[in-house]
Amino acid sequence: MKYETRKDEIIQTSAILFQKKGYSAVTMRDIAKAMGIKAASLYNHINSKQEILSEIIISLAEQFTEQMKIIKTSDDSSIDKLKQIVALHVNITSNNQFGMASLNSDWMHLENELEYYLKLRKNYENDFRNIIENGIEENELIDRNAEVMLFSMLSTLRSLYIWLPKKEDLDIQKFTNELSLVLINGINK
Amino acid sequence: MKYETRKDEIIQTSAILFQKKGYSAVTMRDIAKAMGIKAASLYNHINSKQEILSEIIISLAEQFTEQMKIIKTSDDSSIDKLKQIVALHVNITSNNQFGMASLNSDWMHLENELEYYLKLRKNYENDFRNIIENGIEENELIDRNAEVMLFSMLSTLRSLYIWLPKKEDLDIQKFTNELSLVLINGINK
DNA sequence: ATTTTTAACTAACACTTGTTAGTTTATTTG
DNA sequence: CAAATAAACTAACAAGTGTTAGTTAAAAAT
Repeated sequence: MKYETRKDEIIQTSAILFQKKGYSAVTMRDIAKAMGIKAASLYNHINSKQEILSEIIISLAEQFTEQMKIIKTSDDSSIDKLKQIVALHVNITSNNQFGMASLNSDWMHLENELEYYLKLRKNYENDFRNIIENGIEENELIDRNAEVMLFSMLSTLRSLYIWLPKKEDLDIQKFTNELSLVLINGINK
Repeated sequence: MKYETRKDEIIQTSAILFQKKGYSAVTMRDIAKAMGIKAASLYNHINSKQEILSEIIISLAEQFTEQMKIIKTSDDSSIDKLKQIVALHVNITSNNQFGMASLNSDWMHLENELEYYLKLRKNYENDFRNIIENGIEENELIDRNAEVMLFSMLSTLRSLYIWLPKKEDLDIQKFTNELSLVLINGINK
């Protein structure tokens, strides 16, 4: 069986549609049609359209939070921690291609859980920034604007959902290494 | 006068709203309310909601195309060309904060002009890729996966619209230099 | 074998959507 | 001053929105 529950199937089908047109442009009738049923039948499994969105986004955001906790409390070097963050993004994104699109494009349509999501995101960014700042203090990273470094890395990692699907025959491990090298060492000879 | 024409005011007001909630979630009544008039009055100045979106996106896409043509035909070094691309993105984004959000998030809602937009984007990416590949051939850039380099730089540059507004008191020139350094030389010591 | 549960259905609701038609009022032009 | 234009208005449209109520048929549990 491809899906654990019917609810799960609705959520994953919705993620595919949300990724194409965005949350607001996808109707309950669109979702139902993609599953071969009528819109009203969806409500046997979910309570609202909003619930679908929050199931997609919050579960992903919590995965990032959980893994970041492990990375930041390890005693690896700052560079190793950054490499682990790259791997974290590549892994989650390659396993949740469509959901990551929703997380990046539709988070502002969260209602009840918007504040919670923003808290998770802010904490994640703060942890990321701390790792960079520690790397600078300990002379592992070049002494430049930490904010610009954070912005550059995080922008690239958050865009993975756009690029990963285009590389169907991709060796994830290899890609992670290549990306880490470019992000950390740049492209200059 | 802040706006050249009333149509221009509608477009810029819409861009602000699109950036917050996305094209689909913004109604003509929202736009009208933001301007202090009724929705029907908008149609004295524009032909459709769709026209607003395409005015925002296509004009920006054409600016990028135009400038890229100048950069790619110059005989500067590859690294200099890349720095000029960084400056191009920073400049256009800082002057069109809200429009750039639409370009990045709502391009898929273009109807008549979708194909044209995709053509411009594809050409731009190809030009960008050629500059990187030339830089590798001419030993200016490190001999690594050009696609990963392109992805990394372009992702960061396309995300500028998210980050620039957060730095209100920003020296654009300085920021451009900092960003170029990080993108080209990395963060490793 | 009977009851309960699951998961689909039809029909309809109240509201919102982009847009059009027709009208009014103030400003600009001849 | 008269005529034309610009730009707002009210009212309404047909279609689409998320969701609810009530029903039905098959599968699972007792």
